[in-house]
Amino acid sequence: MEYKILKEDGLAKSAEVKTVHGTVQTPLFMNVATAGAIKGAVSAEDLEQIGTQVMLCNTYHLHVRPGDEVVRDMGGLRGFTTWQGPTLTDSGGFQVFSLAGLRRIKEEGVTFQSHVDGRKIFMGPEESMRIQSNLASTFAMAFDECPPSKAERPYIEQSVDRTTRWLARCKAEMERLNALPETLNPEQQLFGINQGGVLDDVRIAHADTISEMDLPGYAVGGLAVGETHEEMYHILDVTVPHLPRNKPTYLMGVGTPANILEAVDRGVDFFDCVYPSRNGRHGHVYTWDGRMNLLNACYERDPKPIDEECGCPACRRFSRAYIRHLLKSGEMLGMRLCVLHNLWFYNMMLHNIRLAIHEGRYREYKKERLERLEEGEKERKQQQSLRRR
RNA sequence: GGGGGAAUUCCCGAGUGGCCAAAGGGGACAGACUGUAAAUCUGCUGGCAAUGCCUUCGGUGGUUCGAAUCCACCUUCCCCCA
Repeated sequence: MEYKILKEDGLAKSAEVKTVHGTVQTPLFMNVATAGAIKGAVSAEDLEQIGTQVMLCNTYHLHVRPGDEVVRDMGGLRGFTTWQGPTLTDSGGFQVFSLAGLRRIKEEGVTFQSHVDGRKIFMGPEESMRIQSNLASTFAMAFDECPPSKAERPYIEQSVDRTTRWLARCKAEMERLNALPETLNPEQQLFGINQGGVLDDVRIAHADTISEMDLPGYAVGGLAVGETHEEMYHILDVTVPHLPRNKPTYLMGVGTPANILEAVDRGVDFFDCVYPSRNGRHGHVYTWDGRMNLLNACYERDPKPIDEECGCPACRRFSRAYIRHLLKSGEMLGMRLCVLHNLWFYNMMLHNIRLAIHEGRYREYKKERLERLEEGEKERKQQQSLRRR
């Protein structure tokens, strides 16, 4: 992998990332395909149409079903899903957080109760690396613990230390796997993950420690899990400068358009989030004038496309009224169109962010976009309160 | 023509004397969702000057301190026999 910064504008950076699966430009938004597909009936072919650069899949979910060995035998994620571009696999670390009721954490690793059939699954750093090696993604994530941001300091400190020890084990195992002759992608790149809740000193110390481990990329994890936006931006302010600038900087699981605009300005250049797909499935669509709930009665006879500035497959052809009808009737097409629109919007947003950085006007661009978003949100809130009367 | 049954709030449907503005479901309306246990979940659904009052359970009249619930008649619908 080769990571080359093409342009810097303040702390914002735009880089070119050459991988064995193709070259991508940052800042970029990875489209989340947890179980090997974007939920909402979106295929690899669709991703090619909507400007996707990286597809993100999940280690835990693919391990549970269909099994990572099935994916390996089908040629890894590329062979299985037919998506030929770069892929990133999340390690299962987030499931340590989201499946809290179904797991037990120990030094060795985590025991999950499968959410599919209830059987016991053990996953530690080595298991996660082996699974990701079978999935043969371009980028593999370290197996970490993602604690709730409101956890107490002693717990966070203990958890972060364990995440550091796990990272060393991940690195060793990844090196071992990449050297095996049967490995599908011997160039698999391991990214470390910074943790520490909203505690500045823990975040910084951890960032310094993992930076010394000389990994190909670094992520900030454990954010957008309950803390305020201000807290999140603050953590980025203090943490990102302690991660190598000449490597990918990935803010995991974030976020809203405003979150991304702010994080880019703090040096982040990889993103992913379930918002565009999940909200799309639930009928919420993104525009620069704020988010719109197409299920609302006010769109019943609205002949306009979702977004008049948009060139996505939904906006090129269909009215809000029609898509609303599809959603109301439970037609799969309604969801699909909304998801396609949202992913297009996100991919296009990141495209425009790159453009603004290259033209050295990122700050103005961000300000203008945030103001427009805020105005749109204000209007939406007003309409909401009007509707309630 | 004879016999039997049913009518409930937007819809279906529970309720057979007070705890009933009335279960449950559907629909409608609205909200939530940030490395996806999420095509999910939550709220709301007679009116109002609203810790209370008013109108509502096919219609009219009655019994009772009190009726969606009991009685009489009427209307409409369904079923069986001819």
